[in-house]
This record gives sequence, structure tokens and C-alpha cells, in this order.
Amino acid sequence: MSKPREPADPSALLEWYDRHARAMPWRVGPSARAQGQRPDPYRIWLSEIMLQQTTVAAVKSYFEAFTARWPRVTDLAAAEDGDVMAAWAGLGYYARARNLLKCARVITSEHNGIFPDDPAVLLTLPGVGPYTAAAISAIAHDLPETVVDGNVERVMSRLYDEHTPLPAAKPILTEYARALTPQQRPGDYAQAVMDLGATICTPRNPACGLCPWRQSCTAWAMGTQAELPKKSPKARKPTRLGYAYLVRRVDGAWLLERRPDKGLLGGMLGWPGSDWNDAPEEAPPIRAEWKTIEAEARHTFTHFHLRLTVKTALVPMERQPSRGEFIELEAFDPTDLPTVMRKAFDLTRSK
DNA sequence: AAATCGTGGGG
DNA sequence: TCCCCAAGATT
Repeated sequence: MSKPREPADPSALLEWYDRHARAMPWRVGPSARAQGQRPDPYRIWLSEIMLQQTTVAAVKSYFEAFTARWPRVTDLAAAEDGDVMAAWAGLGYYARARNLLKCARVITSEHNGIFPDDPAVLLTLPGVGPYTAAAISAIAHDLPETVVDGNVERVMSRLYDEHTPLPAAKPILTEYARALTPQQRPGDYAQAVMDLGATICTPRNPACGLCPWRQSCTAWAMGTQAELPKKSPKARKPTRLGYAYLVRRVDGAWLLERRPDKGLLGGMLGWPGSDWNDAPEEAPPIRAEWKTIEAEARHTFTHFHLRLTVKTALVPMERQPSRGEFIELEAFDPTDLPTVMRKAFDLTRSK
């Protein structure tokens, strides 16, 4: 690993950001910020939780819906758990939604509804880790904290031609990033590095010709930018099988089940079903005459593929389930379900 | 501390 | 079809 010819200049990146900052619903852009406008910490926090491992494009509509329905953190704190989980449905990583509610309630009851600016205090909040604590501190409060997300890791690995594979390289990349963080406009700077990573210093085909840090980039000098950052090889995903039972009562009600808070899809509504493994045993939630849908519901989670066999039944009013509870037709909205469960539902209507 | 935890888009 | 990737946190 060699040194860059000229040290990277944070103000050069800020000048680039002044011209190329992306517009986002939660963002106060550089010009508005220069005129004294400040972001709402609640909106910054909410956006940062939603953006964890999630694309900006996927987050936008959810952010608009949440802020329209719950304009302040105290509104969110007062929401019903089921309403928040339903509003989060489809966005994934559902522990974020459970922690979001916990955090809103802690902020409301223990912090007078006001977000702290100290990253050490922010770190104690549910769902707030090192990245998010630094992001809230820097972006919402303009304190010189260093954000290290996937963008920053990629930018730093190239700037310093760091070939140590992630995640082992994280500490040294964090130190590179910390050393560059300026005292002036730290909030804009944090967003600038991430915008650079998202639009110029991209994973594939980086637009080095447009990069304000090109002259400082060791990978650019060495021609290694395309192979950085290095990453440890990841295991292939196994395929698991399972059964889902979609039970309709004669009055139109559907049999649904709230999943336990721990584990996959924790806290979400779903169809009663079997375990998901190599050879699942059937686990019908009610006595009925079952029909098997020809097509399977296929879905890929973070660490496995799932092939779900969907069984349907129509049952009389008096029939009692061993699991789950019937939800009236008017109260049922398939968009309240996580995607895999919505796929199973869609199979019942696509024939 | 490696494993777990979703989803949709792009190459 | 398959893999990679996205403003990571938790246990």
C-alpha cells in the first residue's frame, strides 16, 4: 500500500457536493443549509434506519408514508405496533421496525422527545449502531463525526489502495475516513462522501474521470480501482422447502398469524405454515379439505432460497383453528404482509 | 464474532 | 439464472 501523490482535500469534495448533491426527501441540500436551514433530527434518524442495507429508491415512498402519518417522533411513539409493522411491510429487515418503535418510545419518554447529539448516547438507542449514531450526529447536528458505510469503505479502499479484504479491513478504512473528516461543514461532508460513492466511485465501472479526488487516488494511479474493495468470499445459498396454508372462511375472512418477535420476519403478519428446511413436515392450522396450488411461491432471503408450497381451503364459520386468527375481509390488506407472504397470496388470485 | 436478518434492481 | 449490491445492527 503506497501513499497518494497529493493528500485528498475535503474542501474539494465539498465543492463537488455543492454542485452535484442528490436531492432526497429528508435532505437539506448544501445551499439551503448554507442559508441556515437545519434538518429535522427525527427525519434524519428515520431515513437512516430505513436506509440501512436498503437503496434510496426503495426507501423514498416509505419515508413519505411514515412522515405523513407520523410527523413527529412522539406521534410514532404513540402508534400501535401492528400499524408500524404493516407500514414497514415490504422494506425488509423487520427488526429495524421493531427497534424503530422502541427507539421512538425511549426518545419520547426519556429524552423529552428530542434526539441527542452525542454519538455515545445515540449508540445506546435501539437499532442505532456506529454508522447511524455518527450519521445523526453529523447530518442532523453538524458535528464532526465520521460515517463509515459501504460507500465510505469503497471510497477509502480505493483512495488508499487498501487490498485487505472486508470485513477485516473495516478498522483501517475507518481510520482513513476519520483522518479526512473536516471540522467545517461535517454534515455536508458526510453526505458528500456517500454521494461520491453512490454516483462516481461506484462498485462497477467507477466514473474516475469525473472524480474530484482522482489526483489523490492511489487505486486510480495503480489502475486497481475495479478490484477494490476486496471482500471475503461468501457461501452459496442453500434451498429450503416449506408449506403455507391460506385459509378462507365462508364469510371471506383470512386466517393469519402474528410471527414471534425473534427470528426471520419477526413481528410480521403471515400465513400459518410449516418449518422451512430440507424436508418439512406438514402443519395445517385447521381441519379442512386442502387444495394444493400448482405453482410454488419462490423467494430468496439473505442466506437461503425458499420454495413454498401453497395450500388453500374454505372452511365454515364455526370451524376453530389451532393456530392464528381470522381477520375480517375488510381489515385485510395484502400489502401489510412481508413480500414472501404476499407472493403466496398472489398465487391464489392468478389463475 | 460469525451468523442472522429482506428485498428489489442491475449486470 | 445467478450473483452482487444497497446510508448495518444485533447476538
